[in-house]
Amino acid sequence: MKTENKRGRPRKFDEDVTLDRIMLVFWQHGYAATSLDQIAEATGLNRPSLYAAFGSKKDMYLKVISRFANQMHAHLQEAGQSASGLQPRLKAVMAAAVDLYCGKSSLCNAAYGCLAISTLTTEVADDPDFKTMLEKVVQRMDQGFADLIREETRGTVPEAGVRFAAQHLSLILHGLSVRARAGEPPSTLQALAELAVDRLAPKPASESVV
Amino acid sequence: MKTENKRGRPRKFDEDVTLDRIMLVFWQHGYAATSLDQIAEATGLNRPSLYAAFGSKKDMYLKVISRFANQMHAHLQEAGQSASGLQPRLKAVMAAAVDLYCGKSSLCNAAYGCLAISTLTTEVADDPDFKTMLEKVVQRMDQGFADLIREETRGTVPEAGVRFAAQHLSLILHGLSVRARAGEPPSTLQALAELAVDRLAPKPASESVV
DNA sequence: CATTTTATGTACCGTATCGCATAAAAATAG
DNA sequence: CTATTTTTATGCGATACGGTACATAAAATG
Repeated sequence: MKTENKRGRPRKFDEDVTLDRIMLVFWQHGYAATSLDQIAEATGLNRPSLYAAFGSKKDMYLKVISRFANQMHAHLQEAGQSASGLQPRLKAVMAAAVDLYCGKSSLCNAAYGCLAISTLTTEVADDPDFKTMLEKVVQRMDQGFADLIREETRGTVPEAGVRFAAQHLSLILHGLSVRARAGEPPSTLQALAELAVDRLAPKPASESVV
Repeated sequence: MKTENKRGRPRKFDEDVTLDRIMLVFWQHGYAATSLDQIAEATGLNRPSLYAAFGSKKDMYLKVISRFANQMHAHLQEAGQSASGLQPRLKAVMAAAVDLYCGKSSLCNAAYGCLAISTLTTEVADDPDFKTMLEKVVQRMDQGFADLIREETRGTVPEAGVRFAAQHLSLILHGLSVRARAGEPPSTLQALAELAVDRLAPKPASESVV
């Protein structure tokens, strides 16, 4: 059933590969500073082909953000299942995120931070669709952390506390994304991420950093 | 010595007021999505006047960012001196920042987050001048926190610990800026800010949130 | 009053933008 | 082979962009 034998002229490009290339362009330049010509050049397609396949520039951007959110989610979830125990799992997730933000992932090899935080944040004040998308992305990050915490604490923590802690961790990730794009070395970011997890759920609840 | 009696035709506008208006335009739309026509309309000036007074669009933006950083710094420093003790002072600073991010300040009445974090972050991957500026802004935030902590702990904490804690608090602010622009209610952000300070320097080092 | 200096306002230049209209190319259906 | 369907390619058109010449206007100096 692979050969569906569709009628017309077959496509010369793979939709997913192309979307990944478009993603990189937006990731680097942001939405407003990216032109369709840049996308055309990066993908090897012409504007009409792009338009036919993915719609307008805005459509492309939203598709790419959505795709990124899915890949990110899968990536972090996988990292979170590579360890056991609340803090180790959280640390694994944070470490994977920092790696991604610093360009150490299959998605991107430059320290551009999180695609959504780095580029979508700027646009939300002008376009409600973008604002809705950013809200969704943030909520999804919150939810991911909340699910993990809930799973590991098994009802020993009130729901409000779980969500609050999740928001806090998600907040840390946003900050790490910003600092990654600002050029902070990965080692510093990893240390900050680790500190955040330690401070959120202090094991011995002992020595203060300050 | 106030009347310097300069030669030519006097200006019809106040430079500082105009810069504040330009700031608002960039704050809302970001750098790339802002046109000189928008700035001209917001300030009531024509492009030639703008160009003569502030230089190119990029010059204007950098001037505005610099100005914002100064005002922000003064604003937070003032807040930090309204209380005494490490944690109360830190909380006062964080609360003032959140207010500003949420549009509760004289600078801006919309929840646009931090001007630098919200708009400059996007641009840094394309322009080294912008990247340098963002680094400076971040470092200045770090330094502000470090100074405060150093002052309050008076040598009881190693310098590395001070700087690390400062980076952590600065990181929290970046995250709060992102979430403010994403539409998170101020009450949530204030609670998250307070949690961050509590967790950084736990007084009784007691109950964990999760 | 004439000159000099600075600021303003109109109008313009070359370029780049997005989106589309139109036509060529490729593959299947009958 | 002819007709049909779908994708690719060229290029147009209207608009918007950043930046600037040039002429005008206003104030201070001599």
